[in-house]
Amino acid sequence: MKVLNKETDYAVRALISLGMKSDGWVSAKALSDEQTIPYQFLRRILQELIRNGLVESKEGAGGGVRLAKEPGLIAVAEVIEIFQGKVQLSECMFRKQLCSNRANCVLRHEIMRIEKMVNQEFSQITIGKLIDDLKAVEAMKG
Amino acid sequence: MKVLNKETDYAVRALISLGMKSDGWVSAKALSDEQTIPYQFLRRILQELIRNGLVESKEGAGGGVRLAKEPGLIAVAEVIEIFQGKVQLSECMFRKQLCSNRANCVLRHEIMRIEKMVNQEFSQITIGKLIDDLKAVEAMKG
DNA sequence: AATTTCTGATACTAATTTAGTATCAGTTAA
DNA sequence: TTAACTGATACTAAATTAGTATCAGAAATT
Ligand code: FES
Ligand code: FES
Repeated sequence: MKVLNKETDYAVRALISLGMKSDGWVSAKALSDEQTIPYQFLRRILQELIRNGLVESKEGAGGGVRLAKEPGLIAVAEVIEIFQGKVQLSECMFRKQLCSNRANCVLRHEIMRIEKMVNQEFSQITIGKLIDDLKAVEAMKG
Repeated sequence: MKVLNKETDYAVRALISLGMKSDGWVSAKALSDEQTIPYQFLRRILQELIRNGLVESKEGAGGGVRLAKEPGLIAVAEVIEIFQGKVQLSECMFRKQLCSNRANCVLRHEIMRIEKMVNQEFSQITIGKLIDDLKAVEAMKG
């Protein structure tokens, strides 16, 4: 049971990398090389991040992308939602014969509670936090 | 982002149905009809549940399956693990260039915390609990 | 004994999703 | 005017998930 798919994974990595460079525009090519993410795949991911306002871009030579917000304001939960949608169970587990009615189903509520917890946790993990943690680890390593 | 796949979903439904019948053996055919789960698919799922000791079976005419444990002792977490494996992120998010070393990575720990939380929650939801909730809802409906 | 109703084991196909590729048009800087 | 870039979008390949099929053997029924 994999929580993050490749798009989310690559997106987070790209965002971290961008967050660590405060200077100017970074081309998709450069990012792709640095993070060893397939170029065309990364392009599509970046375009999606741009559409969702996490990243901004500049066209033409010397152009590229950069974060559109402070790293501390970009939550991993947002990224997950962009590429994988909201967390949900499969279909209603007790449809047909067993399931009474969705609206006031106790089970469903219980499970949505878990969903909320997970989302809340992932909302607290921001790109900024990840960068800080990363730097801390690197410092420790010497 | 779907949490449960069809196997887990069907498995849980089958377990609930079995848990609600305390009498004798239920054939895969009967279960399949009752829950509208594709017969062959359900067979495979039941076999897996049997291998994992959640269900026991009796061969031959008049045979079938039944729960091997009290419904209250079967956690949804177990079922998830059987059919979808342990909850995990994709690969290490910061391998190669960014990731220093897995062993003492702060981020990884944080994320494993979430994983544990989810598992813990799903461990508390047992088939027995689901049956109780279901019955409560049905009673309310009148 | 023969037949029917069941599970055990396992191989297979189809559908869907995820991952990755390719292409062309347009923009900016040099 | 050319090279280095993004925007948009269509496409293919690989992997996973969902579902099907088959055959052997066990117990109850006749
Ligand atoms: S599972 Fe369907 S409403 Fe509860
Ligand atoms: S993400 Fe790789 S060890 Fe932290």
